[in-house]
Amino acid sequence: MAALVRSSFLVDSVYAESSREYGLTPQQGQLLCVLMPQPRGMSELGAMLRLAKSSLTGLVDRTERNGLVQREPDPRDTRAVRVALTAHGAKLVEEFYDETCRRVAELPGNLSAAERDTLADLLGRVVLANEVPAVFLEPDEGVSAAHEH
Amino acid sequence: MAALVRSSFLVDSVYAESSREYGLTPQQGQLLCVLMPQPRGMSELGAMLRLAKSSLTGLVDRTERNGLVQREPDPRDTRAVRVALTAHGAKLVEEFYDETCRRVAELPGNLSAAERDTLADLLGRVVLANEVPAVFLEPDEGVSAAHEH
DNA sequence: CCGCATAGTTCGTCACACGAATTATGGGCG
DNA sequence: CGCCCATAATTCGTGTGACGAACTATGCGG
Repeated sequence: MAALVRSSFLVDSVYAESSREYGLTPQQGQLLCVLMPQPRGMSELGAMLRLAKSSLTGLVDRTERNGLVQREPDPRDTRAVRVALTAHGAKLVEEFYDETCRRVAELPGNLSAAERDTLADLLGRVVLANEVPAVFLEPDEGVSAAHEH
Repeated sequence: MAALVRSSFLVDSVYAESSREYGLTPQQGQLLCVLMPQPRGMSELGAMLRLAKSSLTGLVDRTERNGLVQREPDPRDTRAVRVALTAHGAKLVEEFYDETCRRVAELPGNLSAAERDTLADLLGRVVLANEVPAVFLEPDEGVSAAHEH
C-alpha cells in the first residue's frame, strides 16, 4: 500500500504547513486538537499521542510556556494533573483546526463527491478497526465520541 | 476529512515502529527508501523529502556515519554530490521496506479485497493529483516511475 | 573575467523523543 | 495502622531533527 504511505506523507505536509502558519509546531498543534473536546491527564495524553511520559512533560511545558494550555490539579487524584486549553489556546486551535480541515479536504479535490464519500467510508473503517486514538475528530464528533476507548 | 488525518497518524505509527525495530529513525528510513531506486543529489533529496538543505546535510551526515549511505562526487558537476546506498544500507532497506509494506498492508485487513482495491485506486489518484514525491514506491514501481516530477 | 546563480556545508538555536532515575500519592492487604 | 507496590508526573542527560543565515566553491552567461 504505497498509496497509503504516500497519502500519509501528503497529510503530514499539509498539517506541518498549517501548523507553521499558526505559529505552532505540528506536535503542539496535535496536542491542542486532542484537547479540544475536553481536558486530559498526562498519562492519557501519552497513550493518545503515543508518546513516552517524559516526552509529554516537555511538550506540555513548551505549549504551556506559549500560553496555549495550562496544568490544573486533578480534584480526584492529588498526583495527577489535567491539561486544559487556555482561552487563547482554545481560540487558536479552533482557527487552526478549521483551516487544517479545509486544506485536507482539498486534497481529494479531483475525486467526485461519491468517490470522496467512498474514501471517507473506507478510511473510517480502517481507522476504527485499528483503534486510532481520537487525535483529530470530525467537526460533528463531539465529547461523546471522544470517550471512545 | 478526519479519517484521512487519523489514517495518516496510523501510518506514521506503523512506520515509526518498523523503523525502530531496524535501528532506524523514521527520517533515516525514509531517506533510505527514497534512495532505493537510484542515487540522488542533495538538492533533489531536499525537494523530495521537503526539507531545507541544511536539514538534509545533517540527516545524510548521521545516516552516513551509520554506514548506510555514502556521498559520491557527481561526475557532471564538481559542486554536487550524489547520495547512494552502501551495500549494507541497500540490504537493510530492502528488509525494512518489505516489513513496513507488510504491516501497512495489514491496516485495511478488515476490508474486503474489492474494497482494498477501491481504496488503493482512490488514494492513488489523490496522491497523483497532489504531486507527492516518490517517497515510497510500489514494489513494481521501478526507476521509470521514480523519474516522476 | 565579472557577476550571478546553484550546490552544499557550517553554525547556532530550538523542538522533540527517549530511558533511567526520582518524588510523591493512592490503594490494597496483612 | 503500616508496609508495599503500582501509578502520576517530573528531572536529567543524550541524541536526532529542523531551520535560517552566513559562507565556500563551482558553473555559466555575457
